[in-house]
Parts: sequence; C-alpha cells; structure tokens
Amino acid sequence: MHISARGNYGLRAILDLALNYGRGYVQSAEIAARQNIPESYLVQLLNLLRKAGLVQSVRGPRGGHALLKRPGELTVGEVLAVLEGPVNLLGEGEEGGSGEEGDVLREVWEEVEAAIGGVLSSITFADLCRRHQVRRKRIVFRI
Amino acid sequence: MHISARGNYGLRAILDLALNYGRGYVQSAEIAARQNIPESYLVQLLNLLRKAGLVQSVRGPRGGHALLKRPGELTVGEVLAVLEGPVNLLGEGEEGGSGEEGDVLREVWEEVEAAIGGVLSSITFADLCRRHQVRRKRIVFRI
DNA sequence: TGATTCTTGACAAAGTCGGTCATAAATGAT
DNA sequence: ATCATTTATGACCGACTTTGTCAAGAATCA
Repeated sequence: MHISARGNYGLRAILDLALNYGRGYVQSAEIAARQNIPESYLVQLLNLLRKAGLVQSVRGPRGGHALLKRPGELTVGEVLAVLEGPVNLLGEGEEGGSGEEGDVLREVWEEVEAAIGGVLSSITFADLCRRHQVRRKRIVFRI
Repeated sequence: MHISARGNYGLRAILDLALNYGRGYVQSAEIAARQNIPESYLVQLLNLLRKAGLVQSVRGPRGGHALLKRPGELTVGEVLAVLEGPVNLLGEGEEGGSGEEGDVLREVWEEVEAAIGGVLSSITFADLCRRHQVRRKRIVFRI
C-alpha cells in the first residue's frame, strides 16, 4: 500500500498555495521550482484541482493559481480524493470475495478505510501551515 | 489508494486455512475452488506465505497446506505485510518532498500509517473465524 | 502587437498487476 | 520400483497505470 507521486505532488502544491493564501496568484513555475515538481506534470494536477473547485486559475501575465477555500476549511482528505479518487480499498467493481469469507474481509477493509478517513479528514491545511511555521521557528532558533 | 487482488486472495486463502485449522492439510485446488481464486496464481501466494513462515506445505498425495501459527496468534497485518510489503505510504526511496513542506507531509503519512497499522494488527484470524461463524448462524436461522 | 501564463490533448517509456504455463521435485500408495 | 498426486519454481505475457513530455491554442496584460 503506497501513495502515488501524484498525491504527494498535489498536496505539496496545495500546501504551497495555502502558505501563500491571501497574497494573490502563484504561478505554476514558482510552485514547481519551490516544491521540486516537474512543471509540465504539475500543471495537469492543478487543472484537476481547478476542475474540482479547489483552486482558481487565471491566465496571462501576473496570472497563476490560488486556493478557493480558506486553508482552515480544506482537509488533506478532500485534496487526496481529487488526486487519487476516494479511499476505496476494494476497487470499484471488485468483490471482496465470494460468500461469507468475502463479507468478513470486506468488513475489515471498511474498518481500515474508516481509520484512514478519520485521520485525513481531521487535518486541514491550516494545521499544516501551523506545523510548517513551528518547524521554521525551530530551525531559526536552533532548538 | 486500493488493495491489490493479491492481498485479498492471500487473506482469503489464509482465512480458509484458519477455518480448517487442526484438520490436516488443505490442498491448493480446494482453496482455489472455495475462494474462487485462479489456482495457478494462488500457488505463488502460498509459496510466499510459506517462505515467510506462516504456512507449512507438504507435497505428494494427501499433501497440502496448513497454518503454522494458531489463528489467534496471526493478525491480518502480518499476512498483508508478506503479500504487499509493509505499509509504507511513502515508497522506499521516495522523499516526502524537499524542505519543511516535505517533513510536514511525511508526518501526515506517518499518522495515517499508524492508524492503518492499529486496525490491521488488532484483528486476528481467530477474530475473523468468529465473525464468520456468526454470519453462518445468521443465515441458517434466517435472522 | 507581443510577451506571458494557463488549457488541453496526444503521446510514450517504464513499471506493476494479474495470470498462465511448463518443468521439476517430493511423497504416498500399490 | 512405479505411478499418480501434489507442491516448487521460474519464465513469460498482455493489459493497465503511472509519470512524465510536448505542441498547439486561448486568455490576459502592457
């Protein structure tokens, strides 16, 4: 079980936008450089996020991207759902298995999904910004 | 985020062995038929599980497979770790990202991993056998 | 008009996944 | 010994996904 680069890239991009929330539009080239993401790949992710209503984009000089929701109102889970689809451990059409054995295991997957969902939906990007600031302070003051 | 067929197949196979624990060896063809798994694929998984020390196999007539540990001592997490590798949301060599952003996100993945691990390591195959029995009773008595 | 920036879609290399198959080796029964 | 049964192992394959790249177009600002 692993997270795709796509998910990571997208979260870092959104975190970058959250850190710049309220300061106008951020260009994809900036994000790509700061977060070390291939730009031509990043734009696809930003497009997805825009179509999902999380990001606003404007073209032309001084254009760029910005969060549509306040960081406190946006959870890690929401963003991941856009990038990787909802957490659905048993794939769409897949049966957990035949008969009672399948049902028993399906229950297990549901419990795991609930645990994952609990964590992901409890963390907002405001939380992440806060944690980020704490880290920066630690570095500045050599604590 | 999804579970591979491999993981499902393997868990169903182990659950099958757990339900037959103490009754000698179960042949791969039987498991394949009961659990509706392609047999030639299943044998590969049983091999993995044997090499990992979870299953004992003997060849020849009347041979087959059996659990090495008691169902109560074997967790879903252990089996999944063999089949899909340990839960490691950030792949082996992957960086969570550069600088503080990466660290902040790495923390998130660790929280999610802990949540998953908590569920998976708390469920044993004895639990699953119990749940399975409950289901069978429900069906027999039409409750 | 021209420079800048996002938009969109096509394309592709590499890896993973689910599965098949053939061959070999061990074991029990006769 | 021989034979039927059953697992062991490794090679192989097609389909799909992932992670990109690239080119052409559309909007916007100066």
